[in-house]
Amino acid sequence: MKKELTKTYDPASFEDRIYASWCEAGHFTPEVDKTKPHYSIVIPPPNITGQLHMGHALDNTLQDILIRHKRMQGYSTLWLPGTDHASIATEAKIVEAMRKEGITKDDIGRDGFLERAWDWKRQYGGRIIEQLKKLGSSCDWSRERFTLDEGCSEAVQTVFMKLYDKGLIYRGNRMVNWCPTCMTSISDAEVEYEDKPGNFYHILYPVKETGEMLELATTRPETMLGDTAVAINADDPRYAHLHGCHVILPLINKEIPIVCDEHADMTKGTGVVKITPAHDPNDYEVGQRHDLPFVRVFTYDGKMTGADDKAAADKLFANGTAAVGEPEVLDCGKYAGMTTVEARKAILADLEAGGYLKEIEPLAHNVGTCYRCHQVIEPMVSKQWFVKMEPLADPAIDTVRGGDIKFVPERFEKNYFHWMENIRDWCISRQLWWGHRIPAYYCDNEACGETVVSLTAPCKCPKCGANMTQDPDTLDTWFSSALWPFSTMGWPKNTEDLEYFYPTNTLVTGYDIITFWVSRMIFSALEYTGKAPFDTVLIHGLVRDAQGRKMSKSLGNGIDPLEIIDQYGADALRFALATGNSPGNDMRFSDEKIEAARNFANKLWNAARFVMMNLDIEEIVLPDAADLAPEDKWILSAFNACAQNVNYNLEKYEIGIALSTLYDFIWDMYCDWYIELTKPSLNGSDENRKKVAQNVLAWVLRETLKLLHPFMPFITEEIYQGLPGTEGSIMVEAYPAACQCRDFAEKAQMDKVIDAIRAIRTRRAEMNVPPSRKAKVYIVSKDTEAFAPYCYPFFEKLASAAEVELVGEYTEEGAVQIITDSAAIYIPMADMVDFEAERARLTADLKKMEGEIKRAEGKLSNESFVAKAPEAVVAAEKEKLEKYKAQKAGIEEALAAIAGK
RNA sequence: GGAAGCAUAGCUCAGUUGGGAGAGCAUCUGCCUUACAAGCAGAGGGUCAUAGGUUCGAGCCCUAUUGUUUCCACCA
Repeated sequence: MKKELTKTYDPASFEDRIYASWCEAGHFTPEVDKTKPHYSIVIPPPNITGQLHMGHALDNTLQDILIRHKRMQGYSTLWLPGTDHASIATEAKIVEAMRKEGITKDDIGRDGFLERAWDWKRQYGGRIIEQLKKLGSSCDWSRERFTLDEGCSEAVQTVFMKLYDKGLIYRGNRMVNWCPTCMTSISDAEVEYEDKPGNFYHILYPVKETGEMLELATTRPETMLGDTAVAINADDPRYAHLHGCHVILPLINKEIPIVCDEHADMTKGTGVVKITPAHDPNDYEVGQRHDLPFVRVFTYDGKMTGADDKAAADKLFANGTAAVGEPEVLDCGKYAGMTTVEARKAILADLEAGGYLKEIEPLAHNVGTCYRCHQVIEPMVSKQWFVKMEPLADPAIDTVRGGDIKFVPERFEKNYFHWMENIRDWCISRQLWWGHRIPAYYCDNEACGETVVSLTAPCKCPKCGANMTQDPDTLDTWFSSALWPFSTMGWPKNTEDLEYFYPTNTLVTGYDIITFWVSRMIFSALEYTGKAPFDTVLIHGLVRDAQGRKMSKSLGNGIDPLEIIDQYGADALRFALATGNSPGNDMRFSDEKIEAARNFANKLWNAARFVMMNLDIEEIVLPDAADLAPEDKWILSAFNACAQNVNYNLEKYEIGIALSTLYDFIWDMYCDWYIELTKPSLNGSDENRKKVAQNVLAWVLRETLKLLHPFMPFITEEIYQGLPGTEGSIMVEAYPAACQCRDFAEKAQMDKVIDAIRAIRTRRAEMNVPPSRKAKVYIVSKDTEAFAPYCYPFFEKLASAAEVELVGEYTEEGAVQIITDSAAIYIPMADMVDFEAERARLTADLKKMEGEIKRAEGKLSNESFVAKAPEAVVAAEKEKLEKYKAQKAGIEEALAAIAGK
């Protein structure tokens, strides 16, 4: 005996239990069976520092829907989970925790720090995984990976070596984005630009040769100590006389040249621009073009450089080990040690005192900030490792252009192309400890300067025999994420998984990390595996709050998915996120949405409860067509259409449409109509009919649960297991497909009956007749099959009919008249009839009908319409015209009947 | 500066290849009709941003305009 369902839908009472049962049964772990088609997804690995947020919830709901659908379709299905070590974020967290204890990184050293980091990972790294499980994610946990685990590390080191050998990785002094707070370089992609109010400071630099004051404008006066030139445009007539002259840098009285460079824009400011090659990307390029000295004036923690800094750098130059492009360092004297903010104030004050500050003009400008800590980044020349991108980008562009990878929706391809086509070299070294350490070793003998890149530490320098020291830096987190689709499958080893599940099929992610991650996976996969890492990139939008704002910590408007799950259940959350969501579009999350989702779950729950209460069968068997009643055929046909629609839309990644189709079918068709239509049978005395109805009810419910399972896995499983004859889990049942055998012509008959019932209800409601007041219903229709006696109970049950009779014609006076396409209906309720109102209504209807007829006739008499429109459209139009004519005749008859009343 | 998205009922949003505009919520009316009031039955409510164009036919395709959001680049 199957257990009964509880009286109300209470997801908390079964979700965890069901999830555990799936794990126990091993349904998440696929068979590696080469005779079967495979379908695989790798999870976008959440950061170990992270807590599940709505973005994860959406991303993983979508993946789980796709995975469960394919699994039920018989694919060997792998959803490979894991987490990302998130170097900057994690390191910042641990440093912060240490700070509270009064410890710094230097206090405990690299090994001590890493020990702490791994401890932290062991303690908190699994948290988000547990949260993903609450959501119902059917990941294969036996294959869970971590971007910093042994296998991933091997992949990372291997890739680094290969690229180095190919000359695609190089080390050099370049302009990088430096975050003084995180104390590391970051890549261009990691810089976020924010509009911030600022000032345009107009400063006067005296010209040595002419004595005149040259006015220039800058937003960052504190960099002026590092100026090594000022630039003017060669074509600028205002300054033609200054070609070849010099200016004296105020405050430090340093002579620097005036150079002509295209970077100086005649239309901006005064047309004169100061050049600080070590602290501005554009100036860097000007500096290279004119071979200017690079003078660094900021320390790596965002202060003005001093005597010690200068001494350290000078030593490199003195013994000849300074690399090409290495910046000199300035002793900023009285400004040394000041933060850049303090220095700006002090320098401005001194400029003003010296008469060099002409004007301060307010100016809003975009400032680069660190995407992790949101502090202003400092452009800085520094020695870093880079990936040479151009040779890698070309195949990555071709593979998308050639259609081997397609984005859904397609428009994001433009984004991708734009980024790839304008790509710059990727700065991959980070001055952090938590991450993949760069496998490069430098000879301790400064005069030798040998660099070795190797998987294992070389004992001695191969060139001079001295000891070697490993590069202290680690790699950008995204460098390891870029390898995720194949490093997780065992690459560089040629494993069974790699052979079978790679390349993966669908990658599901938000549009915000296409550049960070998706594009890097594509070029990495092509370079190392020779294959595109996936065939489809499904892009979703952001989950915003009810007002449409981005959810953020600072706004405090984040909604915690775990609280939602506690309150409404994981299925409701999944429904709320998936329904009406179309690819690439942002969505809002609100109380209303989650309540509607929960209500739907409750509706389904109660429908199932009703069905089960009425079942006395041991097994669900779909009866032969000959035994089916019209309403059975009607619901089976509707189910068929629904199944077809759901499959079609899932294949197209239109998950929102697929789900709302199911919603409509379940609520409107199954609950509001079919269940109601079966009640007379279930309560009737015809045992055969009762059995048929029970079986159809249960069969459609069971198959609908299967259709819905990928979207709402828990409730469907719970109900499924309560149905007679079910064994095992719904998640490994076959996904229903449409079948012609269930498409019955008789559904049209039922539609006529339903139309008639609706029309009666509407009329009664308009006249405010309570359902308790029953009345006899006379039907006049040529369609004796549709309105045969079998349907009378439907009118009694659903249209408050006391009795129903199909008559040839109805001539009694004082009846309410209702005209549908296929029938004229008369309800003798003389006391309810207001003839004036009745006439007005019928006249209005008549007018409307005449209008419709005119429209249809007009269309059909349009020769080009008939000639050019598809046949089906023309036929449909003709059919409509016939219907309208029939209805018009009915209305005229009705009007005649009450004429003179 | 370059590119893209969005603009549809009071609100939030769907709307498949072009063939008479839909849902949820909200509002109004009537119902505790034995699965469900987290419900049932009805009703009202839209010049599909504006202006052109293509087409027999446009919410959908094209062009321009307006509003709005986002991405990329630059901003000395």
